[in-house]
This record gives sequence, C-alpha cells and structure tokens, in this order.
Amino acid sequence: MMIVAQNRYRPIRATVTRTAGTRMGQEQIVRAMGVSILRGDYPEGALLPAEGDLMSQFGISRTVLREVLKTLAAKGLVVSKTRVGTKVRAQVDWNMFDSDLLGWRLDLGMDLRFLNSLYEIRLAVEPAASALAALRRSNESLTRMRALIDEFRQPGHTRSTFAEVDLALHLEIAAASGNPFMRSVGAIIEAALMASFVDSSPVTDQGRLAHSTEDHAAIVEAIAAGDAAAAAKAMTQVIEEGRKNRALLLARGSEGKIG
Amino acid sequence: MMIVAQNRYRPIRATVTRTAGTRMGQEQIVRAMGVSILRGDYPEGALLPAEGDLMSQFGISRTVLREVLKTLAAKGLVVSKTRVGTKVRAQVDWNMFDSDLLGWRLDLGMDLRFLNSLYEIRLAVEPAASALAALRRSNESLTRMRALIDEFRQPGHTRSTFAEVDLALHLEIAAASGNPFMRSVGAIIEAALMASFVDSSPVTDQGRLAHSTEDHAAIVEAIAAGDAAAAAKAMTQVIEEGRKNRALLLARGSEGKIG
DNA sequence: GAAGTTATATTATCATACAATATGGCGAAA
DNA sequence: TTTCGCCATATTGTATGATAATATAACTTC
Repeated sequence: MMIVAQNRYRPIRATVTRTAGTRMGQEQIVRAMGVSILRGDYPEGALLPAEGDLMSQFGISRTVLREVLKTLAAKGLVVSKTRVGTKVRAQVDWNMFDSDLLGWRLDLGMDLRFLNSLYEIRLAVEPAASALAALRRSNESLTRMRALIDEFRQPGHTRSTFAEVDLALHLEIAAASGNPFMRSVGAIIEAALMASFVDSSPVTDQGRLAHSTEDHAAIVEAIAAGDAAAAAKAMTQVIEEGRKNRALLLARGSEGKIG
Repeated sequence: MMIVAQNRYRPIRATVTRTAGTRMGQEQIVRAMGVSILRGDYPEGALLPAEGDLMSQFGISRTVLREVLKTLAAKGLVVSKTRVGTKVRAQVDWNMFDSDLLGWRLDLGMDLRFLNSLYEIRLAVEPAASALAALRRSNESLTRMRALIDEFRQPGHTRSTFAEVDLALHLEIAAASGNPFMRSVGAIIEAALMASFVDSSPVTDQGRLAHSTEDHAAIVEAIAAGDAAAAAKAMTQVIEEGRKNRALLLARGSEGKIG
C-alpha cells in the first residue's frame, strides 16, 4: 500500500523565466522563493515542497537549495525540522525591516495599505531620530548634512538624482541620532523612496522640488541649532508632505495597485 | 617563495566550551560567530578566517560552515565573495531588529548605552502603535487585551510571570496597530523586557507591580474608547516608568555593565 | 614603467553517502 | 477498546570529495 500523504503545496513558480543554459544564481532563487512566500502562495504553517522537489523545480543541487532555505530561515520566513519539512512561519515572525524582504515586497506591486504602513512607521521613528540628532550630532555629521542641502539646491535634478540626495540626508540624520535601531530603519526609508518610481509619471514639478528642499533645510537648521522639538516637527512636515504628494499620484491611477 | 599574505584575523573563540564528544549544533555555531562579530572582534570590512580554518576551529564540515555563513549573511552581518573571502559588513547594514541579533547582543552584557537605545526606539514606535490601535483594533483584539489586564491583576506574580503578561500585552497592541512594521518591533520589546532579568535582584515590589498594572490598564481603556491621543500618552507613560525603574536598578550596580 | 596575460587561491556549486530524528503504524498489554 | 511503547520509514541534517567560477596577484611583454 503506497499512500503518499500529500500535505505539501504545489511547485513554486519562478517569476524569472529561465532560458536554457542560463544559471539562475542563488540570489535569484532566494528572491523567487521569498516573493512566492510573501505573495501568500503558502498559508501560514504550510509545508514547502520537499527538498527533492525543489531541487528539480529549480534545477539546482541540494547544497544550493539548503543555503537558500537557510537564508530564508534567517530572515524568519521559514523553519525546517528533521523528518517534518520546511514550514512557512507566521507573518509576525517575519523580519519586516530586512531590506531584501522590503525589496521583494515592492516586486509584488505597491498597494495603498503597504505604502501607508511605510509612512506610518517613518512618521513614528524619523521625527524622534531628528530630535535625538539635534542633541547628539557631531560637527562632521552636520557638515555632511549641509553639503547634502547644497546638493538639493543644485539645478537640473531629475526625480532620480533628487531622490538619491533625499535618501542620503534621511540616512545621515538617522545615523546622527546615535541610535542603531533608528539607523536600521534606513531600509524602510529606502523602500518608501523607491516606491516613488514605480509609476512612470514624468512629473518633475520644479516648484515642488524647491519646496521640498527648503523643508529639508529646515530640519538641518533645527538640528544645527540643537532644537530637538523643531527638528522633529520639521521632519514630520517633510514626511507628511511626501505622503500627500504620493497620494495625489496614486489618485491618478485607476486602481490601488501599480507596477 | 611562499609568502602568505595574512590579512585575516585570528580564530573566533567560541563562548561555549565544547566538551569532548558533544556536538555544538549549527545554532550554537551561528551564535558563537555572531556574538564574536557583534563584540567587535573583527573591524568593519575585515576578513573572517578562511573556510578551511573555520572548519577546523569549530570541528564542523564545510556544508555546515557554509550554511552558518549564509545565515549570518542573511542577517546582514557578513558578505562573501569568490576568491576574496567573507567580509564583516558595516554596522549600519546589520539588521538590528533581528531577534537573534538582539539576543546575542544581550549575551554580551547590558550596557547603559544599548539599554537607552532600546527605550528610545520603544518610545518612538509604541505610542504611535497604541494610537493606531485605538483607531483600528478589532473587538477580538480588545477582548484579548482585557484578558491580559485580568492576568496582570492575578495575585502571586513573580517578576517572570509578570513580565510574560507585560510582553504579551505590548505585542497585542503592536499587532492591533495593523501595521506589520510596528509588530516587527516586538523583538525589541522582548529584548528590553529580557534585560530586566540580567540582574539577580529579587525585588518584587508589589506596589510597583500594581502601579504598572493600572498604567497598562489605562492604555487598554484608551484604546477601547478609540482615543488615539490618550492611548499614545498612556503608552509613553508606561515606557518612561519602566525606564525610570530600570535606571534605579542600574544605579545600584557599581558599573554600567551587568551580567 | 604600463598594460595585458597567466597562475593561483578562495569561494560557489555539484554529487553521493551516511546520521539523526519525528511521524505513523503495529502490536502488546491493560 | 484503549493506551502505551516499540519500530520502520521518510525527511532533513551532516560529512566528504571533487569540479567550476572568479578576483587577486604575479608575470610577461611591449
């Protein structure tokens, strides 16, 4: 009697099509499986296909597969047990601050709910970081911030170059807080800025950029003055403004899902 | 001419002594190497010993070693490149919200600076989470919160059982915020509560526990009432109180380092 | 001395075998 | 019939050895 208790789920469909002869690379396999899990292909607590199946599905050796699974396990997505299999852990166990996870999440498309969560956590952490930065920033750090404000003011910014400077300043401030946890939120800031590019709108509204520049300058000057409350307020202002503009862009799209 | 460019650092000393015959287990190896890196045994950008050396130092096969390194890489601690070696990444790249990292950090002993960082990030995130919970909590979630408050009020709590309920309530609130990032801060809350146990002080000051209980009840009632501002304020109060008590305990110790 | 080429050390992947372990089935005893 | 304990088996965990890929360093050529 050969009863095979098939409790497992169906194959993971790789998003990346694999042309014959081309190797996928471990990174891409991790991404494919990570995205699959994030997308909800496997309910919480479900078993992934057995190692043998995954090996043949991706055309990789067991060594590579196991390193992939270890990577996912380290990020809290799955947990493996001898004789049982590899289970998908509950979402609350996933490390949402992991930059890979955030990247995969963006790959799935940007929904309003997720975007909103990004802004909420930024609004909680970044003003606090600014306040601490006002109290603790070194002179070197302040110099770098001011250099970035100068960068902001350079003419001829594209949305891409502008966002680059934007990100750099926010990271600098987070680091100047002296709190390693606040700096670790950098991955989220980056994700939020990345999200500004999923739509192809070529809006480079110079007036808005100039406005944003001065808002950012206000943060830096408050930090320079050691005014924690003002720094927090200015940071809040910047993030709220970003959220508002983002909302406008989204309203133009027909659905809540872009990209 | 046999010149060996020894750019690498010395062996990782495992904190866990390895009695003959006993296997360390992959988990412990990950911990040993992780702690070693967190302790600063390797400067930012330094190369770990080569695979062969690590294998013999820990007495493990290459298979296991590589899975260990993959785990550390997934948490942002290291990065490996062919022909180059495995480099320790900059601290800003480490995922500080990872529960393993937090645990290893506690293993190193609790210094004031780190403890302070924990409270700072909690003060930034948890009040915001409470405010959102006041707006979004489901009835089921509220029921669980109230059950936890009842738990608080049970007599005969040890510091351990009290902390357990404490943690559960904070996690419930974080989850009720509906924001997955705020829930991911749970690892930090847990670490902060863990830190309450590194000193062996048997202080079970019943008055203080009762006080803390009512402070927590205030959060829940604000959430129940849908009063976001009050919920945030009550949460702030709870965390500040915890910080104050913690500071008192620390002041009793001669040094800033415990455990 | 500079640029291109080759050699080599190190990680990346593959293949195979064996060990450890949790699950489910079987059987014995109550 | 139910419960407990033993055992077979499937699945992940570890070990070993070999080959591939690749970045650094040494070397050669101009």
